[in-house]
Amino acid sequence: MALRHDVRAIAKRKNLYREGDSWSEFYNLYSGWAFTFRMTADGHRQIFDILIPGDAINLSSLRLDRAPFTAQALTDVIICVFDRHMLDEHFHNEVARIHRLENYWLSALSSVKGNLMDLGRRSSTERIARFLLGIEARLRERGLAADGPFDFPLGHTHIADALGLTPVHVNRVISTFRKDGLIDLRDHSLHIKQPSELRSLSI
Amino acid sequence: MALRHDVRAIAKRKNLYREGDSWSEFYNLYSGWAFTFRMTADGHRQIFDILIPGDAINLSSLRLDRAPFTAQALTDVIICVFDRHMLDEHFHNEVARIHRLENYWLSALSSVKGNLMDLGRRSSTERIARFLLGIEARLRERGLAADGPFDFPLGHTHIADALGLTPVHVNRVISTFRKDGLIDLRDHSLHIKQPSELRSLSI
DNA sequence: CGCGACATTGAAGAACGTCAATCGTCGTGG
DNA sequence: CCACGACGATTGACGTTCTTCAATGTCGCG
Repeated sequence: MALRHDVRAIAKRKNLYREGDSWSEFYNLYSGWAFTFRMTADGHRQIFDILIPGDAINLSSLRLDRAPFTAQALTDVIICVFDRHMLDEHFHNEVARIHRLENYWLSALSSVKGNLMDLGRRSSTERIARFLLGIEARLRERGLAADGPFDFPLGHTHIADALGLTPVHVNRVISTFRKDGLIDLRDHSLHIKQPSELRSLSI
Repeated sequence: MALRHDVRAIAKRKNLYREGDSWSEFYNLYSGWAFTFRMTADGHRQIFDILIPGDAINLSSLRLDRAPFTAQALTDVIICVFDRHMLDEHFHNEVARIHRLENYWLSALSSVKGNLMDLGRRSSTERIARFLLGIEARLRERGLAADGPFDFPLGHTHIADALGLTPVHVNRVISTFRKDGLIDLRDHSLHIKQPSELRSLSI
């Protein structure tokens, strides 16, 4: 692309942007190394990307108004700065269609990154709680679940394999959930009886 | 989309497609549940997606000729089957540009899914070996590394946070790598002295 | 009835985390 | 130029989480 852009230098250990920042620029890493990450509530950092020269730093900026994670320079860094609206104009034709597709990819990507966060930095209890709540939320969005029990065809082994655990351990955790009256998971039906308590377990 | 399509029924526990299968169809899940997964060499399954009605089953088919993972029905399932070339024709305008973007998103997504596989189903030794080799490969692609030492500005803490480990444990693993003569990681420089041995550790 | 798939439970062990102390390096201010 | 302080690497001792192995129970289905 022969697009007009500025260059900018950022010092080692400085943030390029922070999670939640609003941004209107797209960055490409020209020299140096950087990485992206998010923090869990209990202070663990999960890194998502190690960025090396040539990498797009914030692809998400093409579609999002706020940064979904923080980017920090590992070394002194030089970045190329593009105005994201200028990029839009450059892709002037069929913009709407491209945007729809990009949104699709973006949501898929951030969902997987969420899973990565779970596997890297959350306990088995947290992972399972979040998993169950996540499934319920997606079903609700589509009108496939309301308050009360809903269809849940996953076995312990499936949950284990989605979360990097063993079926045996999934069983133990779910047993405690059941004993504490948080959920009712039987046959192939799940009832989240105390959503707020379960949510508080999921951090 | 008012696109012509067939419908197809698949029985519970059957595979919709297998990793490595060549495909020319795009599927959308009409009813029932399914999931996608891959197996590690030592027989662990890692699930990537839990699919519910309305979900795209194999977005990757829009750009890939072979399935990057397996999809299996959790319940009896009905899917809508689209010819992927027909979809291409439908997106006839600006196809080339859209494809370029899609390829970008796709590679980002599969890289994150690879990380997910590592975190869910590989030991710390395997994760770290794969991480180092992966970085080296990306640098090579861009001519930023050849045989011999190369620049490596990541600290133990960064590696830990990328892999869901603690810096202390990363240190111990890397110490054994060093003692075994596999790598030389000092200052901010990495030399993979025995790539094949390291690769064999990474499964 | 018998079989296969999965849930459940117990006991034992391995992998990895936590806490804490020491050491070396580097940048910074005096 | 030197002293100081911050930061990361390293190592040890110990604890916890999760896995592994194994046995038993339960349910649906041919």
